[in-house]
Amino acid sequence: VATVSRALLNYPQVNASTRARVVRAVRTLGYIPNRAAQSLVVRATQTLGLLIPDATDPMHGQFVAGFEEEAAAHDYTVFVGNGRKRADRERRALELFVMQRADGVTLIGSVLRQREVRALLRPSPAIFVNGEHPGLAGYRTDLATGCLRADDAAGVTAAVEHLLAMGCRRFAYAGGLGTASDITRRQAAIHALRRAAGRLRRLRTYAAMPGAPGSDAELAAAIAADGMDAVLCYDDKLAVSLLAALRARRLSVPDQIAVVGFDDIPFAKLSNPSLTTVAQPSVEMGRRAAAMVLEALRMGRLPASARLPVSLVIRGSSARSIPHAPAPSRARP
Amino acid sequence: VATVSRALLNYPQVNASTRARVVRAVRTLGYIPNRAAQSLVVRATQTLGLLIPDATDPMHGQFVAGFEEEAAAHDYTVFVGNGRKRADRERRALELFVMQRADGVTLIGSVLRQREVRALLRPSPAIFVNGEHPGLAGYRTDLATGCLRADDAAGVTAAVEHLLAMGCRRFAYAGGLGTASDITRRQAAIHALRRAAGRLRRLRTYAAMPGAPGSDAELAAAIAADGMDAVLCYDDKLAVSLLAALRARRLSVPDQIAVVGFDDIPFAKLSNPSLTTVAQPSVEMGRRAAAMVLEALRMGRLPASARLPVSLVIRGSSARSIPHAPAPSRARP
DNA sequence: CTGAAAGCGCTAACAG
DNA sequence: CTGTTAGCGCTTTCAG
Repeated sequence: VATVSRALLNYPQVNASTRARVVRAVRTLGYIPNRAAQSLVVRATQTLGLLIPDATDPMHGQFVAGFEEEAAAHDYTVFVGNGRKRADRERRALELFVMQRADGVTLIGSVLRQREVRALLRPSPAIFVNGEHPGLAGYRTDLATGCLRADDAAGVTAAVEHLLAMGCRRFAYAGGLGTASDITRRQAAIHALRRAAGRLRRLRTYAAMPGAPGSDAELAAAIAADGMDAVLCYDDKLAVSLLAALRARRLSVPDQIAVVGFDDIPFAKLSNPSLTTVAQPSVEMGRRAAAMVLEALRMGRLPASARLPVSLVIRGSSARSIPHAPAPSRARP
Repeated sequence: VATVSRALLNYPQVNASTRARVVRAVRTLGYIPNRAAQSLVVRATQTLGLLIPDATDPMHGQFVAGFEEEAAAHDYTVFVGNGRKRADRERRALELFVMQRADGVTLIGSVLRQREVRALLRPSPAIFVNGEHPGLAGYRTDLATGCLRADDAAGVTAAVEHLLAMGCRRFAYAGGLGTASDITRRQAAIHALRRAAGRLRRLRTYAAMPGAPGSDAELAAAIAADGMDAVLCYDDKLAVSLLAALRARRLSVPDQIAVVGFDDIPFAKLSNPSLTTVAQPSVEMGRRAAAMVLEALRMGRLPASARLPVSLVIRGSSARSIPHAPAPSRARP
């Protein structure tokens, strides 16, 4: 049995002919090693835990795809847990990961406190992607290691500058979930408006309740009633719903009102009008996050936190005939 | 140690005060049992494997959400593997599941042969959801147990009848991946046209290459050139892309051409025009699939195969002013 | 009711 | 190079 183990693990010290016999026997018997037993002795399970807030969201689907790909390439299997943005569900999922002794875990959009999670998971590494605990607003308080972020503020700034260049003057922000990225995006918009155009530019905030029936219609009505001519949406899902609601009110986008989303989900370029948005490299972030856990496992310590660049993708929902200046940097046609 | 085990597993034969002491100690020590060790002795891992073809697809995201929810409710953790519609990747993912000794596995949209999978996974139960092995076309060859299907043919039939009632006469089918559901949907359309309108009605098939750049534009061009007035799409993703491509050609939907999709992904109702489609209860199917594996585990044998009803959701992409008859059953406004 | 002992399937240290 | 032995963390007899 020890020889079989060594042969299968490609230890050099097995005779070639012995190894051949082992391989043959394994094949005819259809033997597949039991990882639970292996893990008991090597103290590693070759599994990674991945906690997502909502499997239904296209952005997370892409993230999962990238993550799973990278993990599988290194022979790791991935557990997924759906946290549904609720602290109790997230904790429960993490506990399951611990019971399974996942070698490392990655949390995307988690609402939990990072220190709490690290303590719970210790000594396994925890990687945070776009952490959403409200205390993280502004992203200054992300831990120094093991955190991955899209640079939301830069994206929003680019979006605001673009909209200003397009001649927009009355800015709305639709969001209000109160999560870190919601707060951060809104703040970034406020700062960008101040910087660009003095204190006169106000940003009016509208609360969106995703999923609530009729809420998009109300949102569109309020924005229209207030005479806004640009709306920055928390994410593409919201932006696309808003597009539909504005259409229902016969408000023309982008002529009467420009709409910008966030994420660049696959559907963004297919909507009508196509959606201007801040693109996050979701698949790439998934791959990168998996790579970070694996690195932590290999090195025995967490890699430094990183902030990934985003890019403004200008499309039909904001592209009116240009009044003064051309659109700013980083845009694809 | 034995007593602790018994206390934690709620064996009746432990003294209440002893149990209390155990619980207290467990809490202060932060002890969490090791499932790998448990599974070694109880020969069950409390894990389920889930193989999906593409984590990026909204329909699969919804399925995963339902599946994970049901599994978590029964204290099972789920492994996901991304098969990318390639037999070799699927086999690799299944092998990982076997190594982890997942108690049961579910395959959605798998291109593998069901018997091969069952053999590979034996004795663990395998549940097939919308199996896509080409030999499954028509769905007559699904195994008698452990298969779950949406009733694609019924959905397509309803769609065709609806389009005929709307006055459409020149039908196109866009698809051609060659998978079971692709073939089945196309065949169902052909039969529905024959039955409804004699042999004169032809269904013209167009090959769509999802993801290939420019392919949607070519598809739209071909359909337009042939003067089609209705197109049944393999799925919503394709339908929504086609909508964008038709728009780019300034073809008006639904006036010049009606478009119908399949799945009812969340964006179907948000597209412009909103998309008429055959709705699959994706989340529910995920829950149901998980319930089927769990039942198989409980009963020791596979539950009977089932076919779930679908419903035609009529929306803007097919709703021209009605020429003769009102739209058929099962529609939402 | 509780402790001691065996053993789940495997890897690693140790002889030979 | 290969077999023997111990032991990973747990559950389940088996005694007491």
